[in-house]
Amino acid sequence: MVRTRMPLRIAPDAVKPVPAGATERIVGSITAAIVERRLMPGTKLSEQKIADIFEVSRTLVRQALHQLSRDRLVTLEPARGASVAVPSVDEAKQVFQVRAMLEGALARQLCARITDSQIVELRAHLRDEVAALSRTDVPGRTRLLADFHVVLARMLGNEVLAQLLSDLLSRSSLIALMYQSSHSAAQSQQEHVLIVDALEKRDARAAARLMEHHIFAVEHNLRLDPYSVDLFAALRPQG
Amino acid sequence: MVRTRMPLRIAPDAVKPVPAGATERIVGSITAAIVERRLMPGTKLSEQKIADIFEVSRTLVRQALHQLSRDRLVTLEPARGASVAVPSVDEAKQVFQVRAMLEGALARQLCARITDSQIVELRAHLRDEVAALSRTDVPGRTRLLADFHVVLARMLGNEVLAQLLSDLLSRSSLIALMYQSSHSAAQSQQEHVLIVDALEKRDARAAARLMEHHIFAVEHNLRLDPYSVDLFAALRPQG
DNA sequence: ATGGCTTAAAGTGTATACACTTGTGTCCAA
DNA sequence: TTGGACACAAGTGTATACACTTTAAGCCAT
Repeated sequence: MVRTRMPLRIAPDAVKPVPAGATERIVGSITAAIVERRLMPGTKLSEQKIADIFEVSRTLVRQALHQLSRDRLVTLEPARGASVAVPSVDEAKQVFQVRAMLEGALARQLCARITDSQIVELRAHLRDEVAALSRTDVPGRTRLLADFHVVLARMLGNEVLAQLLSDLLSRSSLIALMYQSSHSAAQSQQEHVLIVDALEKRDARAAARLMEHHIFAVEHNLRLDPYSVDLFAALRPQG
Repeated sequence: MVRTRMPLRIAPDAVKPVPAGATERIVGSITAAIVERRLMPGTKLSEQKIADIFEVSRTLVRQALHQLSRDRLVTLEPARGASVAVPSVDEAKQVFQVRAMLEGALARQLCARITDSQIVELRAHLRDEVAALSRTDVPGRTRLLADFHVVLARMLGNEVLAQLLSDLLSRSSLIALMYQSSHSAAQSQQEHVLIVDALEKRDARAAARLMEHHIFAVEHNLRLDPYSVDLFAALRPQG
């Protein structure tokens, strides 16, 4: 990373913290920007512009964009470049169906092995969610509400599941943004409370049912009817 | 792809079919090689050698290796290059746990909406499996036995699920190779038959139970005890 | 004015160049 | 003979160069 050229750089170490691979940093930044809703679906992602922003060459940006396309957060069109993905209605439904399958089973299994201290941990997380709600901290609450699901996966001690779920949640965020969910954050938070209650009682059937209902509630509050879809597609090119 | 130089090439179009992106081709070839057990876990994947084989520059090979590392089929060590992944025992268990969760739910849901013609399709697939078994066509049978699961996912009409499962099955193949499964292909095939029988009867509970049992059977026939692990680790460097 | 053709600008796709890191062999000293 | 330091070879990490594609603008003919 220490290049001989690039003579005009002040305090190089301060400017380049880059703990691990520079590509990872770019992937992380763009992912965060999409999930935190600062990059709209359909936004063009020019390689050179991103390269300038991160002060790297296009090579690294390309690697990052390829990885992101594998996560389905960006779409790569041959010779046309990258843009923030515009998930179809079908894809949206499929993502939520998979989440329901995976997280329903997760809730069921978690009941059998969750510890009291983990319940305490979950209660703390729920408090954080409430705090973010009252502060109307939109990016924070989005992240916390999603993290709830990843935290559950981690409690099962299954890193593979946690990773998978993390990817699906990123896609869910993008979908929710696109199809302007009417599902209030407050409602989501309350459903989280119910799920933790069921987990505390070790009621596997209830926990699974509540989790599946929660996910379907989010899905059914999306505007997945044809009208809004065409509307969005029509508006897309202008930003 | 039409370069001005490279003057000595006979019948360029025949040599370079490359329908879609060249990177995809490399990813596909390496994935197939790993799944079909022609690349052992831990094998070093030198960028230049692969580039020579595919007659492309290191640039494209690097992209392919990065994508593969995202699929966990290859491990990328900083400044040390890429090698075929060596999944840990924990990772192996986690992959199978996720598969059981996902495919159990898949079997359950499929019962509700599978059509008679799809049952016919599955029977045909089972016949192909038997044929591959009798021909002792090892790569073919490995692929067919894995495809069975992807076919089920496709029948649910959920491409997201199919893609996810496809990735997990690739990892499963690598794991089965590493921990030398004693689960015979014939036994797997018979369990597939039982699952299709349950699907035909639209018995959701039985289908889910059989699917989960099938996956756990595969897992429990792996040699996941510490001895074989250390043994493999000890043998790894010499190929 | 409008539709189609020509041409320039911008941007992507791939290859190559070069710096840096890691591993390995060799030589010297004890 | 053995241990360690040096040097070199091999290989990775990033940047840059260049060819090709797409897009947009401009121009001419109608």
